[in-house]
Amino acid sequence: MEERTPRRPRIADVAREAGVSKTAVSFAFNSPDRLAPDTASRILDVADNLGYRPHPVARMLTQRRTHTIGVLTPQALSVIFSNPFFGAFSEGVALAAEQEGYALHFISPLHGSLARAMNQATVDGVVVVGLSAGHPEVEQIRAAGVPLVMVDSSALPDQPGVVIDDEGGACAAAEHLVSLGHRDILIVSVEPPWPALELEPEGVMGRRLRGYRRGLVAKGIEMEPSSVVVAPASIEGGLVALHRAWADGCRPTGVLVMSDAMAIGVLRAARELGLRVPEDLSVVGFDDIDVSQHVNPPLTTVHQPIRRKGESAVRVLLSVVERRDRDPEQLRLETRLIVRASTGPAPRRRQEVDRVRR
Amino acid sequence: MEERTPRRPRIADVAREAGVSKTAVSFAFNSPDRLAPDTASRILDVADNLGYRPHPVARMLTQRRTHTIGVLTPQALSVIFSNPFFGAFSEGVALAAEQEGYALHFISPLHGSLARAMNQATVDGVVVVGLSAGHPEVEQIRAAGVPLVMVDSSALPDQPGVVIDDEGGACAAAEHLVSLGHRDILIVSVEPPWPALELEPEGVMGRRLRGYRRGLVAKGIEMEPSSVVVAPASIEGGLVALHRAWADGCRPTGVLVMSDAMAIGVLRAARELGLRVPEDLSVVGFDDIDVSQHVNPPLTTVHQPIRRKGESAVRVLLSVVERRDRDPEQLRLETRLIVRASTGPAPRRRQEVDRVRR
DNA sequence: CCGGTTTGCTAAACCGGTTTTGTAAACCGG
DNA sequence: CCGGTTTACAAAACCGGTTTAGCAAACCGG
Repeated sequence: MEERTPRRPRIADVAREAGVSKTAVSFAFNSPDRLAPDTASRILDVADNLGYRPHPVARMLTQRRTHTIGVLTPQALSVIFSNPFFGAFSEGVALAAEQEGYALHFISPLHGSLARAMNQATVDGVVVVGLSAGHPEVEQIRAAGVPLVMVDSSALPDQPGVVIDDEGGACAAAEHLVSLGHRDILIVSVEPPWPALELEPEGVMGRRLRGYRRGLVAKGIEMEPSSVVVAPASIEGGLVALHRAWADGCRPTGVLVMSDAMAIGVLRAARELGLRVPEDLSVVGFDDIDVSQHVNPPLTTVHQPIRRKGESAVRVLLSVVERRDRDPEQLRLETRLIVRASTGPAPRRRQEVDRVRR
Repeated sequence: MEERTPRRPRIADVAREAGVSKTAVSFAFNSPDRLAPDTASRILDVADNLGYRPHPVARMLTQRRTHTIGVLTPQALSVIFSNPFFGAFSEGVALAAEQEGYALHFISPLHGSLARAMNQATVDGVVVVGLSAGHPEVEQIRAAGVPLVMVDSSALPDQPGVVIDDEGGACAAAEHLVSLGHRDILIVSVEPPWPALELEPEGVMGRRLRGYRRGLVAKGIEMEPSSVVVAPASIEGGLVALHRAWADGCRPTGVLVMSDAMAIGVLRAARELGLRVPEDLSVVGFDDIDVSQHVNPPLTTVHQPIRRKGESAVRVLLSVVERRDRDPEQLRLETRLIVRASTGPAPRRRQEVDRVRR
């Protein structure tokens, strides 16, 4: 009973105990049909009551497969996970990964360095989200020979990727407001995570902004720089965005918000300002996250298939990981406007006031 | 330029190219001070333009450390990630993990088997959430010698764990309603993920139920089995729960809901039934997730420090992983009732009606 | 100038498996 | 009964690193 150092049993221990070679033990686990049936079961028995299980790392090393896919984000996970959008996306990723028998590994900057984090990540492939194709880290991953799929980034033509029709959705949102008679429209955009990324016309927010502009201009409304405010992509962010705009004298009748989380904050701010939605203020979100249909009033928003986006990303990735790759696939999913109760006809009074102000 | 099979460069390639031994290359990366400065930098240069980076799996094998911690849940990740509670929890986990230099690996049943998933997970330790201590899988992990910390489970005394004061919080919630004059109270509980778990008095929901009962009984109100309904732990779940209870003739003036997500569904259902909150119906949630303060009306709920729970779990885990372990730590975090606008005095009329009904 | 320590690097063992190659015995058709 | 195939397992090489033991040259105090 005096067991010193209960070291993890190794394959050699099982082999010795069962009176066979390491090879036989390996076979017993991986291809039992190459052994006589009773030998195989005897080995498995011995292994079992020795408490042996093959060391996963050693196994990875020889098989050159980890059966794990990575999800890489430039932001800290501690900010990412609170984002309902990311939750839904991960859900899709997880669904596909589970079906294909892969585990999930989240990769975020380690001590500030994405490269360092990537270097100790043991994955067969990476889903890159929230990073532009030209980013140096992305290039480095490619160079390291790790298969990757870019999400929400207009990737290089030879790179697999999954995007949605941001511009079309945003355009529909803008047209919706205008057709309800709104003329004074505030746009609430997402503050880039790093100041450096400020002007990235190819990014998600850039595409959405272009869509808004197209929708407005088509109806003869000019989009002025002063009518675009930015804030963090959170409920709080939306809350302060509207308050700040209001304090700056901005008096919109409609708000186009680039994410539902922020839109919920805008809804809240409107309540705090004594504005009724949609009678005094119409609000349109973007993403169609789960809560959006349950807030009060239910949020008009641009739906995008978030879960499906995650799922598709994994499938595209695995098709190249498992060498089933024909050419790198480039998926583009649709968006569509969902009209709920947070938008309505522009208030008459406000329009008159504005006319007077001019 | 004709590069056949651009095989990943190995340490031996670098060694040959630089005219040194493998050992030297290893030193250059891991303990440069053991080499002459110029030798080290020369080796690093060669490595760099060969595009060499140490193979993370091989490195794990020798160092017997993966610098990864696992988060293990019995449910599929594809259902877990949509849960705002889990999002916030993961946020805490991620925060601590990032600070300590660990990556995150999510472990969920692979092809239906948690054990299988666990077997190919390369982690230094596991945060177990949503599983009771007696669960066979947990025992198996322990047997495999992988350090673990149990969250939300009254663990065995020699196991590290993090719990919150579910019972106290629930009790406070119940007392709150009663002190507002409510006598007809509906309890909405979480449907156990597997039917088998039905009666687990030691589970989270069991503890909360005990708390509710204690709070009610203290004020002389008996909790009847018929006043407890169960549904999935989601917005949808809460929505159908109230509708169903209503259809069954249940006419509460107050609802105690075991999760905020469900409470949001209950709020929605109330609106659909034409009930004003809190004038006709008071609703109390549990968890205090982020959106709860932003819904309309802001939700009265039992706050628990979700992020801190995740953080603490990781710290406790790492203290045993890194052998800084004194005795296994057992943390217990506090809860507290947050009164917002979804609760108010019990309606007079309802009470009278009820009196008549009896 | 000499014995002992330090410096700078290498050869070999090792981490814990899988896979390739090899081989004795059993089987088998003619 | 004999040469060739199949069966059942073993020996050794390998995956790609790290770590230990060791060794020659440089250094160093007396």
